[in-house]
Amino acid sequence: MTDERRLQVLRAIVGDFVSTREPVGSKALVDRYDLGVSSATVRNDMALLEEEGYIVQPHTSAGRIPTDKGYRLFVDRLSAIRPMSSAERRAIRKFLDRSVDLDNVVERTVRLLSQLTRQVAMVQYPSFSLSKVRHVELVALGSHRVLVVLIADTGRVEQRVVDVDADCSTTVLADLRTKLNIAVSDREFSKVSELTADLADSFPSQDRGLVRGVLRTLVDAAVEDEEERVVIGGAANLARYDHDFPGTVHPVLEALEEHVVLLHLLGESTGTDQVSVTIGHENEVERMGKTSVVTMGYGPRDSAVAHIGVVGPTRMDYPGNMAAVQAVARYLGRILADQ
Amino acid sequence: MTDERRLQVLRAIVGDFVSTREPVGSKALVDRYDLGVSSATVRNDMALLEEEGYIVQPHTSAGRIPTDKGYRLFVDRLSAIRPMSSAERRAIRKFLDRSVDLDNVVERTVRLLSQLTRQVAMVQYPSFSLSKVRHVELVALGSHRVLVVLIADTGRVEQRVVDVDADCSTTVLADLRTKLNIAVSDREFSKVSELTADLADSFPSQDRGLVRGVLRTLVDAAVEDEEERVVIGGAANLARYDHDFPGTVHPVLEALEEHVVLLHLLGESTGTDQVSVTIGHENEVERMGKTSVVTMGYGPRDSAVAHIGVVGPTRMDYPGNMAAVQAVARYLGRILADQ
DNA sequence: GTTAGCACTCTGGCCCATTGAGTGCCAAGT
DNA sequence: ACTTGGCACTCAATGGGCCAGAGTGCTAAC
Repeated sequence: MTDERRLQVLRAIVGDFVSTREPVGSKALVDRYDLGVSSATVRNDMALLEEEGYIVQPHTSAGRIPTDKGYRLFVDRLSAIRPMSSAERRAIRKFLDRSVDLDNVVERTVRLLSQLTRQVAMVQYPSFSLSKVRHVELVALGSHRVLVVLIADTGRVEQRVVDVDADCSTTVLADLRTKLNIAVSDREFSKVSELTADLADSFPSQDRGLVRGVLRTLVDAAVEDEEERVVIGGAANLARYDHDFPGTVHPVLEALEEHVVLLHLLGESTGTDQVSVTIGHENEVERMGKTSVVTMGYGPRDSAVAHIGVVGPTRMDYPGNMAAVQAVARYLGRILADQ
Repeated sequence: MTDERRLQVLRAIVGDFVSTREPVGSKALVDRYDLGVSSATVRNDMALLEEEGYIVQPHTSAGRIPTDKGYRLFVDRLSAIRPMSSAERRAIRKFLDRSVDLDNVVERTVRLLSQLTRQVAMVQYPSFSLSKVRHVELVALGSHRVLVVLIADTGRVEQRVVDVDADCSTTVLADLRTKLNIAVSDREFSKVSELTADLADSFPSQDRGLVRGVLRTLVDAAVEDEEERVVIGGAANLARYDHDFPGTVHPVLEALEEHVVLLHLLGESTGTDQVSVTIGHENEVERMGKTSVVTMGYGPRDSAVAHIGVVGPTRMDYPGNMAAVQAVARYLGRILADQ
């Protein structure tokens, strides 16, 4: 059937262009992929595909390259997520299995993902706002300064220094620590605010400044966007494709240094069930209009507590990258569940 | 005097080349800098400078550019560290003054330094091995897992998860915490090992596994190179100068992602009294043979507890970058002293 | 609906001449 | 002993002209 073959042609064009990085013509196509028809026929199909906006010619006497719309169709309908090779599975296991620390896990993950995909990798720490409190620890750093250590059930540990106006005696601090942990342990971070609303009342008035100060950081930790942490790796991979699109590296690298942008990129995906792909101009971040982003949520259960992903040129190996992101996200989730 | 003028010519060549990025000829030199002599004389001087290896011609009919040796002479004898403008001083104050958290300070510093110099900035966290213990906190994460939180007098906080084979009851942990802090508080991290040598003996034998596990991480923290942390920023600045030297970005970016390399670069400098400059091939890291590194130690007192620095092309504004690194390092030291 | 054939359109590479920046050297000047 | 003007020389860069080759669209035949 005609329509079917046109899609096959598009698939072949995408495949060829991704690997050769050069516009692909009708001749090359029938040579490398056996479509069972002649180049003239392919030419007709290509003319139609161009009319519909799936491919374009950089200039008259050149072959075709896929448009963002073409990649979109390819990702949605023409490609299966390529299963990981056993070598890749082994690599993932080896990289991630023997890690205790969450910091460790995240660091290894970002390196693994960037090596697997040869793109820039992003890994977000599990959100406090989506996890539960495991423990809160308080340490006096001086007479007016307290270190608050937050520990989530995801294994994430974050510390913050609080300046308090009141004197913080060790005994008050110990008392607060006990009461606080009774109140919030094993509860959602997002509920901390209501759970501790009347905690200050049980303290003598001169200690309430201290209590409120500590509570505020605790609450802020779950609400503020500031508290989101994300790590990137493999930035060197960006430089590899500067030769194709000179001048694109600078803006992208710049964007990737802004955590807000990263979180925005990662935020577009939602569940833990499916990889999400954003292609070229679909991206809301203007400067990233020529890059694609593959992301996926991860978490110990079905709901995502954070996201991981990779960024690369629109001309990327979608099936491969999608597979890698998916596999790594699932492993990550499993590790989190084991904690 | 003749010799003196030759050096002036070299200074002018460096200055011109750094700002224009183009080989500089005798004509341009007498036009832009008033050396009081004709271009023919300058040509003679340049011939001599080339003979001595301070400058070279990229090709016969081009102007001269400084060699690494030329930059070295420039840095050592021909340039003063340019004082910071008041705007820059203000920027530094504004950036760093209102920070409590060390994480915060480091993050701001790396951003500040990369903006001031328009180069890639590196900031190392204060070494544990060069600072004192302020407090050690222990939190049970489960029956066989303990979170150890190390707090140094520099404000650096680091946490590590320890798997222990023994059961860790809360009471034992509390006991250990007290004894440990009595033993090591206010003492050098490097002395922790000897200070805690016989600590395990005071515990019943079934708890010693736990004690030893905790002690081991504590000791490791001060010894292992792994524990050194370093942050980079402004990597996008690298891409700016790819157009001059295409293909240099990739290896450098790659090197900068390896913390070992970063520490090596930073490690070359020593005291808090003086900026250190490494130029081109002087660099021991092969891949960085075409970049220069400007570093300086910082610390609350005269001795350095860590280093900061910038990396850029050998053709960089040395006086400016040296000034920025020095100014920021001193501010950092002051902030650390205030903690 | 497919295919062979053909005329047409571009880009990229190549050669070549020209231009101009920059040099080295020499002989004359101070 | 240094400085300088002058001059011949070298070589990268620029731009035009030309050719080859890739790739297309169209048409006519199957």
